[in-house]
Amino acid sequence: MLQIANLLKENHLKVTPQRIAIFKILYTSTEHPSAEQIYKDLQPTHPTMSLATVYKTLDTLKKSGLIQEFNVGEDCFRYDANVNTHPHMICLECHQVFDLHTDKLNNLRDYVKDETDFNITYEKVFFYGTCAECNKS
Amino acid sequence: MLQIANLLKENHLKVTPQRIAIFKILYTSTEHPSAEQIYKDLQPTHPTMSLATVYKTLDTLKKSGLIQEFNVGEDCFRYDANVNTHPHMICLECHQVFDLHTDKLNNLRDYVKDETDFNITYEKVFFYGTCAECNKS
DNA sequence: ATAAATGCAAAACCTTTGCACGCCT
DNA sequence: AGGCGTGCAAAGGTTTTGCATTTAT
Repeated sequence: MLQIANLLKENHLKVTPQRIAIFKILYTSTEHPSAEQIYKDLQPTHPTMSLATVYKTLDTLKKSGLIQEFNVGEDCFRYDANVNTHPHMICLECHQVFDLHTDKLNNLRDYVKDETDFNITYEKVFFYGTCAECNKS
Repeated sequence: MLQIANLLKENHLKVTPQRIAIFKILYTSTEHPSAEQIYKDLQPTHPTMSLATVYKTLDTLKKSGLIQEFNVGEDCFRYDANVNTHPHMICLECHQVFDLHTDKLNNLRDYVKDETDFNITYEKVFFYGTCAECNKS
């Protein structure tokens, strides 16, 4: 909790209960929730928080580089407090999104450096398929 | 034109002027247009076509595997008639989306095969940065 | 002839915006 | 006092849906 407060301060953001709660959800979960999901998750503990605040806070955190936003083909965006470059794996059956912790895809941009005149800043990689749990059935 | 008609027939889709026009836009352009953009592009030649038809047609073509859909972080989806796996490059300044034709990133899933219990079907790769044109200025 | 595609309007949905209020310094 | 964050409601934008009509096979 204190750590999150410090993280916000370091990024020149005001420390509010809402911001701490939203970041904590993203930091402690592995679900890459949407704004709506975050809102629902916080209903029990923060019943007065509005959905607009969730959106505004996500935007603020994103602009400070504390979280990343992406869309895997759904009608909404998902958010991740892990801003290190790492692939996401999307299960086409249960629609869960998983992180892939690997160093096998580091420096991906180096592979294509000679084939483009783009100045690459960062990349996003998504693997689609079926997860272990869904493969069982 | 005839080729597109055959392509539709081969996929058990009815051949309509709207479908041909929409697929042709995607097939001949490199812009990865959104539904709205396709609609506007077709206004001069197909003034009676509705935006709903564009959306329905894109959904049909997508389900038949003739086009692919993706979201690079905007508030809408973009479409591509090139369904081969290939990276997309997004310019953070002019917001254009380019194809990268390379074979350097083939078999990307093989790199991570041993690090996941996912059954990978396909992948999407996005490089973000600045394009050659925007780098000049 | 039949089934499907189109066009229009309305609805649904996610996200943003405007504004008043409250909080903290 | 002042600036910023929050909450509410309304608006904005994209996408989907229902239904009558038209079209393709």
